[in-house]
Amino acid sequence: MTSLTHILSGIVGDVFDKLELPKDLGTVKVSDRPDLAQFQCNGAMAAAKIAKKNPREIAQTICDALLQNDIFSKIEIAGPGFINLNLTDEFLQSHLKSMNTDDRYGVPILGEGQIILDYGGMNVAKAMHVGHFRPNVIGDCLRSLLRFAGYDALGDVHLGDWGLQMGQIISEFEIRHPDWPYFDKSYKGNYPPEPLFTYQELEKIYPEASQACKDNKDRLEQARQATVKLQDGHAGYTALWQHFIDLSLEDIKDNLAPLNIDYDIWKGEACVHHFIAKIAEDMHARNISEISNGATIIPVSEQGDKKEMPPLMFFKSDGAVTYGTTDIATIYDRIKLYLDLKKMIYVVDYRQNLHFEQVFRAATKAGYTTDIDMLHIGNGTVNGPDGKPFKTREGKAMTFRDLVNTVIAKAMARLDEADLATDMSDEARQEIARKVGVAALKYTELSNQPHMDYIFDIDRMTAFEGKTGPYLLYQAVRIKSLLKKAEENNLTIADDFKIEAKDRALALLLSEFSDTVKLAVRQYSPHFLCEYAFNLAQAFSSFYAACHIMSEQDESLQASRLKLCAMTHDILEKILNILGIHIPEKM
RNA sequence: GCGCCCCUAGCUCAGCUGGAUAGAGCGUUGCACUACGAAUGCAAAGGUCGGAGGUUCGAAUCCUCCGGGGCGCACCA
Repeated sequence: MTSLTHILSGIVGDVFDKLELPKDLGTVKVSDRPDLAQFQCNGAMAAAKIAKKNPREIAQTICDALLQNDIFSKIEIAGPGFINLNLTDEFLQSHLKSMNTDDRYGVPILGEGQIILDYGGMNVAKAMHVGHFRPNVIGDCLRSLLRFAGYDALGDVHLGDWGLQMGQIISEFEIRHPDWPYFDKSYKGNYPPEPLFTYQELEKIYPEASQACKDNKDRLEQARQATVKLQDGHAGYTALWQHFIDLSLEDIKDNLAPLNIDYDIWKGEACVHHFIAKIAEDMHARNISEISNGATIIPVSEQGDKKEMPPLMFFKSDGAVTYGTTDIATIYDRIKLYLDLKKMIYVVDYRQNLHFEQVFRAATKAGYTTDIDMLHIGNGTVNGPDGKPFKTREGKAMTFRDLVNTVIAKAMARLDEADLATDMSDEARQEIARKVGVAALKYTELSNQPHMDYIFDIDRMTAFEGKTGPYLLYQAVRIKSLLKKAEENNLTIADDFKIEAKDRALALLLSEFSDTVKLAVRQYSPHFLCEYAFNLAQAFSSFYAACHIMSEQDESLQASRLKLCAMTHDILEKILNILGIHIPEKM
């Protein structure tokens, strides 16, 4: 099962091949000029250069050969040498039929093996904020997309649970609660199974501890020592620290729940701590690392570099680790655990670009990632309608929870405005609002290219009109409703298609599904799927406005149209699922 | 100083290996509901693709320079 463009490229490519021209010049794509043709091939112009002939002449030779094939209803040469192709409806019908027998609607398996996606960037004891939104949504979507493509894609939260900040919080607790058993050297019993503080208290203590360490050198030294003790396995500190992790994970999961975002690997930086000494020793022995100004560094500049490439810091001059150290150790951990690992993809703010370049080079230099693609997808920032970083009305940084809740509340207000879903229970209605809000959020996020900054406009994204998540949900629900009615009236949904002029545009667009998925996978960019889903919804809406379906007298045409509706719905649902958007039964 | 990213319609953004008349949504103007959900559809107006050179039969796309904006450059993650 392949796409129409793939089939056509094969046919046209063979003709180029017979003329002793490169086969890939026969690449066929959907026409840029749908008023002129369904498909086009631009290869004759490039071939003209190679063969030193007139492009229209070459195009004519190719057209003559293609005319032998009866799948074409029309072949024309236009302009300097475009080959315009139209298919017969019979061929289109048979193609749709074969697509329909495939539960992937023609999308081939595009790859296999494991891929680790490292996204989110959450930290222990630090509330999730607006900056966590983009990597979470993009990373989660890429996970679904790559799974659909055939890979075993695993999301790794790679929690920031290590380093000085942990020592800062521990020492702050020790100052405030010296009587707690965690700090009693002679304590022999079990530590409290439940924390003696709430997440809210923890989250509040962190910035206070951090500030105290900035203000006072002795206080900072105290935090350093606590960090060292924690890293050396101090039992009380470890027990206390475990509470930080437990409370933080609970809060993170609670934040992510409304968005249905999940991870497969809930490990933190601390998990790889015990590898660090071994890695350091190995790096030293193989002269990969060196000592500079008292620090251990991995030089990563290469000959031919156009820019200055600072080394990766492995141990600071005080012996402490940095996030580069844990990134390297994490890579080491992953290659030992995941034996079929093909790629590691980091979805992290683009400002980390240099850091990841250093890490990737260091990992390659150490020989860890010779067969593994390392990729940093740098996401841009979310700005408010004024083009500046997104803030609350009071001017504070927006928390993740507020961001999501604000949009869900807006979605509910939209339901009220439109007098929708009023016959439902409050609970059911709240669930619709959540789905609409999440659709609004995710569609906005994913329809932008990851690396671009974008403007967060709640009014626009929650609108039911235009290129929005809610519009897509509306179209999908409308189709669902139509199909339900057809079923109630015992109408037949055919497996065969009957394509007439009014059906053609939708049918052709349905056949582009697999090309779109391929493109999105190849570029790691879900925005192609967003664009396609919108075009599909809109094409359906035009089709729906132009055609009688339930009242169509020609039974085979009616059955075919119902099938087109069903296919549109299914493909829309598949794409929305990849985007992490779920369609309600009704709304 | 070195490097990365961005600049496309009034606004927000697409534009995949260079191709025909540069697209979409919003907004604006007009048209269409006694058909299956009008939360819709149809149509119009709106662009020297930041600027200048270059490569090419052909450039929003590739190269060079310039302008404007954002960001990053070993001991914070």
